[in-house]
Amino acid sequence: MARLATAEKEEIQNETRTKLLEAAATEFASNGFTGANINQISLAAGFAKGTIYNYFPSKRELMLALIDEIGTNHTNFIVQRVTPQVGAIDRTKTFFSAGFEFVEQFPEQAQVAISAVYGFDLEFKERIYQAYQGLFSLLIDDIIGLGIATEDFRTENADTAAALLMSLYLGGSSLYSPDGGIWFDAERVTDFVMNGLRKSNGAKSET
Amino acid sequence: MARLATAEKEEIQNETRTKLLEAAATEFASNGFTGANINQISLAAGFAKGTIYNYFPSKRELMLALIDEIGTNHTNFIVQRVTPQVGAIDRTKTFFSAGFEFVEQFPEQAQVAISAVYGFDLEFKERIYQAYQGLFSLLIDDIIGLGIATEDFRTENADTAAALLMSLYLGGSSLYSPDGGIWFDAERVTDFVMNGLRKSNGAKSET
Amino acid sequence: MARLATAEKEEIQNETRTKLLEAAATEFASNGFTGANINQISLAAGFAKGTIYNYFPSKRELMLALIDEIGTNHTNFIVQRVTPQVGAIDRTKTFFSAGFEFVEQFPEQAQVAISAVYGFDLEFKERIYQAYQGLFSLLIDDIIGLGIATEDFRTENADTAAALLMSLYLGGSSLYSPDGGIWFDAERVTDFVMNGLRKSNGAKSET
Amino acid sequence: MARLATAEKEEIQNETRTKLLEAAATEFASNGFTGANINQISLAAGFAKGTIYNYFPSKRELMLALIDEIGTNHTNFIVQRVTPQVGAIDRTKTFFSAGFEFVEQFPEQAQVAISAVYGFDLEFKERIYQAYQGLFSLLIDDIIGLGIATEDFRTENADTAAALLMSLYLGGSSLYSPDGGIWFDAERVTDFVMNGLRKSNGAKSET
DNA sequence: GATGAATGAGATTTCATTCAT
DNA sequence: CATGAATGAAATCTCATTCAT
Repeated sequence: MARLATAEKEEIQNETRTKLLEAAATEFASNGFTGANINQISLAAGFAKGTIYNYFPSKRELMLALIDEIGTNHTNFIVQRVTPQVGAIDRTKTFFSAGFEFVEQFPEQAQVAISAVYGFDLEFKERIYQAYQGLFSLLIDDIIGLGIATEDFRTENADTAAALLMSLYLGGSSLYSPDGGIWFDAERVTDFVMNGLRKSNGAKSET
Repeated sequence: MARLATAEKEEIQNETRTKLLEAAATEFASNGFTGANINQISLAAGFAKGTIYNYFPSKRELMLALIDEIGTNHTNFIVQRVTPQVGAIDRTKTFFSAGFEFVEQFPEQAQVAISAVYGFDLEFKERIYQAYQGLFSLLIDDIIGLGIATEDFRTENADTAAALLMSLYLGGSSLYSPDGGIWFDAERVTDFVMNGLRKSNGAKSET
Repeated sequence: MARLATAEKEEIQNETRTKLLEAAATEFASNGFTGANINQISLAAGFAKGTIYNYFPSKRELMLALIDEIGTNHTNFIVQRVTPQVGAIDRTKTFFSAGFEFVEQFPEQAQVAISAVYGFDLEFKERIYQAYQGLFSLLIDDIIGLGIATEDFRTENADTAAALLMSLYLGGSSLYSPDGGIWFDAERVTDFVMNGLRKSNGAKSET
Repeated sequence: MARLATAEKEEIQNETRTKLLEAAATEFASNGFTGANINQISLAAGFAKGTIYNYFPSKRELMLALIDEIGTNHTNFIVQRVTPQVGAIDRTKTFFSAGFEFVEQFPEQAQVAISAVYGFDLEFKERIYQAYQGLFSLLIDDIIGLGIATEDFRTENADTAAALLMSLYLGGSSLYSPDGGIWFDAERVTDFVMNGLRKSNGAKSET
């Protein structure tokens, strides 16, 4: 009796937790952390207002849990699409296309992540960087490092290059709006990343 | 006494307004818009709690005024340093070096601007884009447009290129911390912007 | 199975009830009635949150049951030690020494009782007075009444004298701390009770 | 203009503070610290609910301020009546009569003080002991010490004797009810304090 | 024009209690 | 009989805003 009930209960708990995190993403994306109403999150998830406190000890801890969740989702989403690609250039392109796809599919998660990266709250900033560790590894090792190894890329400080790519990705993502779609496309960004702006190369561009 | 004092009075008012805006920048940079304490702003500026309402009708209007102020400051600061440069490439480099210098000199204004650009509040976002109109014009017309005209730059959609440069600038700025200084340097970013990552061009970099 | 197990079941229930009351004493002693956490009591007793409601209909009823329990314990503890003594004076001394011993052995019960006596909640006050009925009887009949009968004690209103002794007892008990032990000792208090402060014994009494 | 307005404002502030403390005494006396409703205190004092936070940073700080206030009032009330008396015996009697008078005039303050002395909250306990410092000095030096010096009192440890008297005073006070008046009278308590219970005056003490 | 006491809506958080399993 | 997820009333505390001086 005890064993089966336990498993079932755990599943219920997980479902509830997931619903709460989804509602939290919506609320934090619309109103920011301070402006979010935590009772509203519980209600939007289909529970009474107190329920959220059975799962998260405070509004701040909820936000941190959500950041972890988003970091994991976001990283997995992109890694799964990038790693099957073989060359550094295709991987770069896929990094942007998969990234923008994530933004289109989960705009609220993206907004929360971007706010955390560029916002004033240092704890959130630190946490999202941690949660994006896997994404930075992907960029540094499996994209830029690979490109340097295969001599597709000029020698570059891989960390700096990763930060630049991340800036372009998040900058592009922040221009997304549910109505107007995304502003940049992955091709164009990849072209820019590969070739820069300079013309006089004798050689030329792209994709 | 009354008549003559008008000019003096206006000057005092302007000073007060400026002090309030400076204190507001500090407070909004530390705590965000919703988290900022408006009484604290008035006190930090050296006035009593109520004074701020003699100058701004509401917290939100204060924020909007601050965004305008920052947009103007920021734009002027960069434009004044970029326009004396003659070529597109030097202008690009100066855009980044002047931009990062602004961040170092006025980190609070930069933080407020970045939060507005990447935050969830659509009114603030719209307002900061308006306030940066001059900066976008500089990028589109006087840097990228010029570069295309002089054939230093490959043909490119100037709007998109401007957005990419702006993303790199703000991304780099957001990594600034008063302690550790700025993370990117203007040279490296400019190199990336000019030449991208691709090696196989026969041609190469600079700086 | 059902029929025979009844006695066993009752015993288990009694054990559970006892554990809950012990945990309640600890919690109420530390945090007072309003500040006590009823879930915490159940957990501290080794049960889940809800269990306490299988034994007590509400937090208040739990407190009242605890007061009854403490009153009974406390009274029995002292009565059992006092009544074997033969004279009023030795009984008085034993009243204090046994009383202070109870406080040392069951400091949490003592704290709950003292809070009930001196606190603002009239229902608790009434209930603890009821629960101490036996203790008052002991004082009035078997100590003070006896002393008057044997002419060891001056004629006195026995009720008032009982209240005075009880005040001294509880006052002394409230100064107890687990670290520092008890502040008064029974000897000294008994001496005071017997002889008062006045030196000149040629003269006597009062007003 | 500034000077006069300042004085006036201070006076208003003091009045408000006093009203709030009075309302707090009533509320804390009726419901205890944890049970008290701080909004209700502000409303009962004739202000909006937020006003109390302009004067006291938290519910706990309000309680501590009230304890200080009561300690001062209580001590002054009794000291002013006791010190004009010349002998130790009259001073003792006056200690109790003045003390009971205070309880009759300010029953709520008395209840708060008693709850603090006998309650579970160690911070309140410590604070009320501090606030009663003057009362203990009065007892130890000006009543008991004096009595020992004038040989009215048997040699006694003055601290212990003071604690005993205080216990009798507070024990008696706790029996007060607005309806039924006080239970002990000062005469009777003083008689007990002077002469104890023992009849046989030829003999004395023990152990 | 500056002040700061007062306001009260609103937010987070706690927790006694219920009840389906 | 024990469990613990869910509930929602209620409490503390914050703070943007008003306004009389």
